[in-house]
Amino acid sequence: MLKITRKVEYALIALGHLQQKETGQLASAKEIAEQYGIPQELLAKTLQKLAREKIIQAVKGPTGGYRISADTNTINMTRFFEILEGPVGLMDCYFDTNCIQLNSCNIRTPINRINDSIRSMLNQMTLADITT
Amino acid sequence: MLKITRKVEYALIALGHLQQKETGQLASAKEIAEQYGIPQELLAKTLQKLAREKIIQAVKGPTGGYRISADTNTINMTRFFEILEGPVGLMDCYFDTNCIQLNSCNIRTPINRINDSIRSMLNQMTLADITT
DNA sequence: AATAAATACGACTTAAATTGTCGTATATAT
DNA sequence: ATATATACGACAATTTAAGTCGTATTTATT
Repeated sequence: MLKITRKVEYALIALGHLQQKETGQLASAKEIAEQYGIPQELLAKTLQKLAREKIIQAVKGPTGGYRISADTNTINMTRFFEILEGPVGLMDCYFDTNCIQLNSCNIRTPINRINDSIRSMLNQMTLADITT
Repeated sequence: MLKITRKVEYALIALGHLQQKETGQLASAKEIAEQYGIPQELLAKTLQKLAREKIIQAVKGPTGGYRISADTNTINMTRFFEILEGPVGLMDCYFDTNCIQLNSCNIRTPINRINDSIRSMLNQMTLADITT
C-alpha cells in the first residue's frame, strides 16, 4: 500500500539522470529509456508533463531532448507528485466532498490528520533531495 | 496517489463503531455493513483478518459478532496497515530486492528515505488516535 | 435434536486503475 | 528532403482491487 506509480518512478529516474548531465546538456527520452530499461513512450509522456510545468525544458528536433530548467530546490514533493498523478491523499473525500455518507462517516477527521501529516512531510522535501 | 484501500477504510469505520459500544458489547458484520452502507462479505473478511491478529475478538453463533480486544493505544498504524494489505512502502524494492536493474537504479536511496519517513510517522500513530 | 444466525475462508467474478502501445502531428538539425 | 526528436490523444493489455458465492463450523434458541 501507499505505492507510487511507475510514472513517478520513471520521472525520478529520468530527473536523476538529467541532474548528472553537465549544465545545458540534453538527454532524449530514448537515451534514458534504453539506459534504464523502461518503456520509451511512457517515459516520454511523463517528461512531457514535467515540461508543461516548466520543471524541465524540451528541445525538439534531432539532437533534441530534455534538460532541467527549474531549481529543484524549489519544487516540493507534494507538487511534484500532483503534477504526475492527481491529488496526494489517502482518500478522495479529502478533496471531493461529494460523498453520500459524509454524515455517518466516523473516520473522516482522523484520516485527514494522516493526510495532513503525509502532505506536510512531502512539502518539506524537495526534488533536489531526491535526485541529487 | 498514496490512496488507502477500501479494506482499510472499512476496517477503520468498523473499529470506530466498535469503539463506541459499551465494554464487552458485540457488533456483527451485518450490523456494521448495514449502518454504513458497505458490502457485508468484504467487511466480514476484513474483520476476520483483524481477529486473527487478536486486534478484535470474534464470537460465533447467533448473537455473535466482534468486540475490540486489544488496547488500541498499543497498535501502531504501520502494523495495522500491514495486517490488511502487505508491506507499507512506496516501492517494492524496499522489501524485495529481486530487481534486475538494482545497479543502474539511481533513486533507490532517496525513495527509501521517503519510505522511512512515512513509516516512522505511521509508527508514531496508534489505532486509538484514529478510532477515538 | 433441529434450526437459524453468526463467523471462517477459499475460489471465483467483476470492475477499476495502471501500464504500455500506436498513430499522427509538429519542429528542426543535417 | 529526410531523419529524429518532442507532443499528445486514443486505444489495448495487464494488473490490482473490489465484490460475490459456496460451503463449513459454531452456538443460542426453540
